[in-house]
Amino acid sequence: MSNQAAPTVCCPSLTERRVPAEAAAVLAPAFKALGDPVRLQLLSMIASAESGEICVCDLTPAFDLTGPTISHHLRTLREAGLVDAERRGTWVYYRARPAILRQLAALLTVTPAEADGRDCS
Amino acid sequence: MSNQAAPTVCCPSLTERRVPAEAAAVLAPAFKALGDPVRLQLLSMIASAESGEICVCDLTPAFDLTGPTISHHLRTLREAGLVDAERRGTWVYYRARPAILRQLAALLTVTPAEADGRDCS
DNA sequence: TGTCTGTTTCGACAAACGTCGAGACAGCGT
DNA sequence: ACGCTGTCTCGACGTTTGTCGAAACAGACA
Repeated sequence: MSNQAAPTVCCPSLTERRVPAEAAAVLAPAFKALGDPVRLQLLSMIASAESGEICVCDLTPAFDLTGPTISHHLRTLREAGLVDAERRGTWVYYRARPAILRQLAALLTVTPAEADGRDCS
Repeated sequence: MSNQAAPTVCCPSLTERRVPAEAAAVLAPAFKALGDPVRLQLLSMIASAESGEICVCDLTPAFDLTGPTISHHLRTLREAGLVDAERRGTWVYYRARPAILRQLAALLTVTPAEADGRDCS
C-alpha cells in the first residue's frame, strides 16, 4: 500500500519567521495535495468519518468521477502523507494522519497580535 | 493592482464535518497557491516582515528566478486572496491578509479529541 | 478452478502550470 | 523631454495535472 514518509519539518508559524527553502520544499507538496476541490472533500470525508476510517466504496459514489480518478486522488493524498490506506479483505480503508494536519495548521496560524481582525464575518 | 475577492466561506474543521463542494471549490485555490515552494517562501517573507509589508525589490533577489517569474507568483498569491499589493512611488509593497490565513488554519485544525498524538516529535 | 466485484495501474489526451526573454508601463531624476 | 530603474504583461516552451477507458490485480465465493 506504499505509504510515503510524512514531512518531519517543524512548527513555527509562517508569520513569525521566514520559512527556509528546505522546509518549503517539504511542506509545499502537502498544500499542493489540498489544492484540488475533490481531494479537499475526500480528505474531509476521511478525516470526519465516525469510526476514524472510511471505505473507498463509500468515497467513490460521492463524486461524479470514475473509480480510477478517485483512486488517483487518493494516491496523491497518500503520497503527500495526509492519509493512510489499509486493505481489509475486499475493501480498502483510508484514515487521516492528524499529525501532519496539525503541522500545516500551525504553519498557517497567525499570532493574535497582528490585527486586521475578524475572520468569519 | 487588481486584488481578487477573498473567500467568504467559514470555519468548521475538516475533521468535524464533510466540507461541502461549494466550500471546497472556494478554499482549494488558496491551498493550491500555497502548494509551490517559492510561493510558500514568498508568503512567509511577506507575512513575517517587520513593518507588516515588504517591497518586491526585497523579494526578488532572494530567489534564483527572474523578475517576471517572481511577479507571476505574487500575482497568484494575490488572486488567491492571500496578499495585497500597493504601489507607492517606484516600489510595490505586499502585505499578508491574516483573515484568510486564519480561515485556512481553522479548516486544518484537528480537534484534540482524536489522538495518535505527537506532532513535532 | 473459475468468475464476480472492488481497487489500482497503465496509456492517452487536453488543460493548466512554472519558467523564461522581450517588451510595455510607471515614477523618478536629470 | 529624456533616460533610468523597478515592476508587470505577453508569448512561448516543456512539464505536470486531472480525467478517462482499458486492462491488471486482489480477495470472496461458488
